[in-house]
Amino acid sequence: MQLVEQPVRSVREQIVDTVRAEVLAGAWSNDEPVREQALAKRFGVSRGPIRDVLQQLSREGVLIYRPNKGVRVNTPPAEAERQLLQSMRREMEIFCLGQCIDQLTEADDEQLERILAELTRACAKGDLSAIADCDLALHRTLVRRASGELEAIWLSITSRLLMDYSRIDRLVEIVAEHEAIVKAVKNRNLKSAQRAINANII
Amino acid sequence: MQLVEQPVRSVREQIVDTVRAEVLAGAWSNDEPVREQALAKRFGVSRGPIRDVLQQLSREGVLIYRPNKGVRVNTPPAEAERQLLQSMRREMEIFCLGQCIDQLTEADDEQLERILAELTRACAKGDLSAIADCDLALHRTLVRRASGELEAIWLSITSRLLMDYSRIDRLVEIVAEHEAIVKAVKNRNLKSAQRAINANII
DNA sequence: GGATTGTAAATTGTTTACAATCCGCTTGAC
DNA sequence: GTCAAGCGGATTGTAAACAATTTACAATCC
Repeated sequence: MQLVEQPVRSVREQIVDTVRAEVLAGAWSNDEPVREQALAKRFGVSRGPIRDVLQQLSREGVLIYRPNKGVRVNTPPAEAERQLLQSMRREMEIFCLGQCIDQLTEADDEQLERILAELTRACAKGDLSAIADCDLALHRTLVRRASGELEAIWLSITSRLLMDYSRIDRLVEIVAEHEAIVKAVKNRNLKSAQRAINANII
Repeated sequence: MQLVEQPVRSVREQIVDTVRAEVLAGAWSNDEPVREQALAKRFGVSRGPIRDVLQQLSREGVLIYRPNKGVRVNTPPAEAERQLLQSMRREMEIFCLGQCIDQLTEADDEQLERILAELTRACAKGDLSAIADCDLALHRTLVRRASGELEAIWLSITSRLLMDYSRIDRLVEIVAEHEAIVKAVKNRNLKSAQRAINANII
């Protein structure tokens, strides 16, 4: 399913999103290094594009890069840093909601509903990778509508915050919280949507 | 002069810093695209590393990338975005000062003094590229001391804010403001340093 | 004349080949 | 037995060749 809609989605971006979702879901160990060749073989491309993917994910904070030694899965931020990032994420999403809510189309609403449906299904199945992907995709859609420029910054903040996504144990709440967000957004109720976002970012 | 100290400074990072400083100083037009081969020739490397550099600067917001069409110099953020980024930058630098000020060494002080001296010289000569480089390097040093993780995020925020650095007309104030920062930091006076940072970020 | 299609040059995207570096292991001296 | 030097495989870093796409311009059609 295409969670982050985009006319032309380059191969690299697809791989980036796939790998990120898997890492956030805790599918990868952070003890053993990520091998370029293994990924290249898996995705059916050569090492070049894979290196681009690993570089991008390193800048996002999902992976960590050390010269001549490749990349590993990064560790979640320390508590103080986490609070700072949390605060910045809130500030960004509140801002982006205000920017985009009045110019959203019905197509956007449908997109959000699709992601929400997929999220619900993933939660029912307990598919952590899909849950992480959907959670990120829903917020990301709103941020992107506000500003493509801010999207990259937002991703590098939020990815780090979700580094210990695999520890989540409140599957039911996740669905409810995102339902509240989508509902408020569809009603174009800014205040209500911002409250819902605030409640979701914890 | 080595403004951003680092034991092993890869070729790519050097090129990144050089290109960024030039773009921020307004040395590059934003109408004509940046050609990979021209840069490769200039820095004496092949297109591979150059592509990495352009990708990184695109994620920082200095350049803007469009599939199959290469990169161009990005435009400064709109006013609303600018204010958001400004606020986030403040929040980060204030936080980072608090984190790092008690663990700074004399070597760090000397590093700051070196950058300050270079900044003074650059301002006297009106060398915009060097001024941009020094301004960024001074703040960056403090951020890096607090957290290498936060450095990448901070860069992608601050680079965008400095996109119209070439318009600065207050060369004298720039020196004075940074002198105040360095002085307060050397005295390990957190409150005073945070005030100085706040006054500098406008 | 204006619009459209075809073609060639330029540029980006990808692959492949090669050089440099790292890591585990053996080997040998002490 | 312990430790260091060095060898060999594996992995990353770089360069160069190849494929795909875009762009500009010329030829053709209406």
